Amino acid sequence: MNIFETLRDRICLLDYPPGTVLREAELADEFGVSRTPIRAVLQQLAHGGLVAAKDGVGTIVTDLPRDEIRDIYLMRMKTAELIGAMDPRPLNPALGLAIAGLRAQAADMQDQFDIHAYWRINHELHLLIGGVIGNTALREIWDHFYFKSARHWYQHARNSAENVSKALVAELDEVLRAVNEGDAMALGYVQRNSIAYGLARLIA
Amino acid sequence: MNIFETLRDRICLLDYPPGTVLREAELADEFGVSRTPIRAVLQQLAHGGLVAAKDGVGTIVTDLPRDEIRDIYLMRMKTAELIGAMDPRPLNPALGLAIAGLRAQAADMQDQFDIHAYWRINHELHLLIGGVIGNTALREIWDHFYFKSARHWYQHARNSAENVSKALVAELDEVLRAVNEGDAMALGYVQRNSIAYGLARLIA
DNA sequence: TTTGACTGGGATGTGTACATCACTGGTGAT
DNA sequence: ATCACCAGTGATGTACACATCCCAGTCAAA
Repeated sequence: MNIFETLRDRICLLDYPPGTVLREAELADEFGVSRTPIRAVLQQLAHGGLVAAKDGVGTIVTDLPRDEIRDIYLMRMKTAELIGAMDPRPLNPALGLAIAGLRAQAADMQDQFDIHAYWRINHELHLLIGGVIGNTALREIWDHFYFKSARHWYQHARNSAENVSKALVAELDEVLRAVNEGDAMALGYVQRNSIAYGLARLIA
Repeated sequence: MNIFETLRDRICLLDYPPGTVLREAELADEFGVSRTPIRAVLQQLAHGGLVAAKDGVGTIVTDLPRDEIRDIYLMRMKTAELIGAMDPRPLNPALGLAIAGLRAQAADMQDQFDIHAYWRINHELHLLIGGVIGNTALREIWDHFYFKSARHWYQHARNSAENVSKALVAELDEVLRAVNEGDAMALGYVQRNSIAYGLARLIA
């Protein structure tokens, strides 16, 4: 995993909570490179809205206002609704097997909740669904807003582990159903609903 | 206008046609800075999909495949359809005046077509409509795909100046109507249609 | 006591030299 | 004549020194 993905995941996993000041020199030491490539990575993260550079201060992990988070969730819902409508790629059996594998892992996790495993399963699911999206522009924003909003449902997951664990299994069951039916439209709406449920928790 | 906007507009205006190799040292000389800030700008442009850096070769203006352009157009249409549905900001009289001003400029341009004026009017219109979008996430992708696809309808505009000139006046009339009615939903659909017409020209 | 300016430390922003990579042109062998 | 290889040239990628900018802490004056 490269430096960009490492830092991105640390932010999404709240290893760097909002407000954290990332110092280029420290990161450069940690990864054994100079400040220059670190700066490039931080600029990428800034484009993704995860950090903001402040001259003379540091590069600070953003704390999105609630209104903006809500906007992102609403946008992700609309994006999900488009998955099945905009030239989705055919749902093949291999995808079903992969989803079933994730479902098994999620079920195992219900006994003992592992926050990092939870993250990884969600991440794999996101990638698999991204592979279904046929429209490149749609996939682009699907990724973009996923990472931009990931921190917030993750924060919620830490607070109520059992609920989200059950919800994940349920979601994967629905996803599996849609995939086995070969119904990309249904797959999109399943995602839309999961996002909507997350938004409801967020507003509450 | 800063360096980023300058280079972005040069790419959109086809001063740098696809395939053009941008050399950091040359740009650094032109703008009187070192390579470092130029690199930052080029990375921003790369994130926007307008250029791609190739080690040992140069930073090359991208030439998007037709399929991807089509994907972007379809996505922009869906985006436009959402403008009126996702908490649009109220359409005030000042907006109507601004649109009317653009309409007058577009009408004047019909006698003698000025490609740069055409660009500027479209740009202003885009900014004004962006101001109507209430959802920050929606506005973000509205901007993103606008600049990513700008080159292609601009290329078309250079080839058939009179048609696009008339079409622009007609579009501004429809926009003005929607604004005067205070109907943001209509405004979004007017935009959607303009994009759809552009896509039809593109495929033809 | 409070408020104001000032100064010092440390951060990002910038400039520049060097490392590494890719294409091109020439040269040699086949 | 043609193809393979190799060195040269010039590009981006990286490292590092310096410039500029914030903020915190201090000290003095009201």
